[in-house]
Amino acid sequence: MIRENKAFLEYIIKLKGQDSTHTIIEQEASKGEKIITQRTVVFHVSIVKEGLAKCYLTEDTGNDFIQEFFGAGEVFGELEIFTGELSFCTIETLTPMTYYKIPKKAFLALIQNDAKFNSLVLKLMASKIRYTALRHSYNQSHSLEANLKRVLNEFPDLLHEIPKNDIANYLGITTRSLNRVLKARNEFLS
Amino acid sequence: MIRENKAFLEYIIKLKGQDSTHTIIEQEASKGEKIITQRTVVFHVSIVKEGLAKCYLTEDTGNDFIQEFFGAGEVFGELEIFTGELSFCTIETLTPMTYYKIPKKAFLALIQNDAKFNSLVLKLMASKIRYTALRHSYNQSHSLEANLKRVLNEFPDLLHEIPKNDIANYLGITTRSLNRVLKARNEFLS
DNA sequence: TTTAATTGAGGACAAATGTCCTTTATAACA
DNA sequence: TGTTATAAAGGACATTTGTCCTCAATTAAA
Repeated sequence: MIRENKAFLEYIIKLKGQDSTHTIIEQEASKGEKIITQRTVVFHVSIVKEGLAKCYLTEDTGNDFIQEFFGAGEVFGELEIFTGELSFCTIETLTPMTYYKIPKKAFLALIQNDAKFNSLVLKLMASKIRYTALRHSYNQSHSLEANLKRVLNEFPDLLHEIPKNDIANYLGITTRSLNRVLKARNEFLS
Repeated sequence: MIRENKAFLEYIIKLKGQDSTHTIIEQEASKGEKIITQRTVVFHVSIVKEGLAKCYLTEDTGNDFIQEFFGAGEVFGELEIFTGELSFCTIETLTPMTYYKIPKKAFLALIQNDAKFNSLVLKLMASKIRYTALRHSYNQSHSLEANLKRVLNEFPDLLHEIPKNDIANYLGITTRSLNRVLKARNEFLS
């Protein structure tokens, strides 16, 4: 749901402190800005410093499917550097955001020369795979109600932080269905 | 669907050739054997040499959700080495299988000391993330019929290679629904 | 303020999918 | 060769979810 990676963020800040050649750039984005666009070339790896973004794929049907929400420390653009393919998703901010950018070359140099950095990247990717697998498995074999309960349990404030349409697109349902479940839930709680 | 990684398999075979201390072990499994069990400690990274396995999660509902099918060159057990957590899925063979096993320590040593190996692992994980994201996005925003058409297009022989129940569990549906769509499809084709 | 644009709620009906069961086919085994 | 498992096929009905609308509430713009 809202993914964070404080350990990685700290490491990047430390690197930036030592970085005399200024390869790590701090950047700002306003709300609603697309930092990466689906099916385009990716030149940088980015790390969220502050703010919230959605990572989503737009299908030929016109539907958006939200992969994850990215908070502090989350990394994007790294996959494309490794696979050499175009971006498979769009990164769009939900709030104003500051983030760090590392050019492809510098990122690959860090992978080669900084064992700690390399290990953090391996770990972060492993954890993306694990998290996604658990999520989709759960979602497939549980009811909408259970899925919603699960995310609201982990993020009680979600409905205030993220537009309903985005929550629905994350769960792979329509807003109509989301509203139906929310209503049933409220009636039950009262 | 059926994932393969020939480049990695070749590299492992090359390593095994040079491996005087015999840390890379070749192993056999019969059909239906569980090589890794969900929620247990993982001691080795494994690479499929020959055969087919399913990678699945069992939910508290009793449902199995199939993450992927693994063919030649596919790697499993690596995520748990990096995250330090228990296995989140079960690996069970669908055919007799031969595979290579690398102990955790030796695997981490390769990551540290063999840049080419490290780069192959980064690439393989990036590609798992990408593939899974594309798959779930597609599946969420298309009809069952379209989803089935997509996999049958990529793997025309699928219905003969893999039991229907497994295909259904991969698509996140019941066999009843799968049969319904297959029937409609056959009627249309004839 | 008024007007337009965006977001949220929900009714009514249609379509997709699941549940439960029964029957047949096929493979494995004593 | 008969007997028991296991996989496949599909009927009937219930439930879930989507589609298409309409309307209200909120926010942004004129």
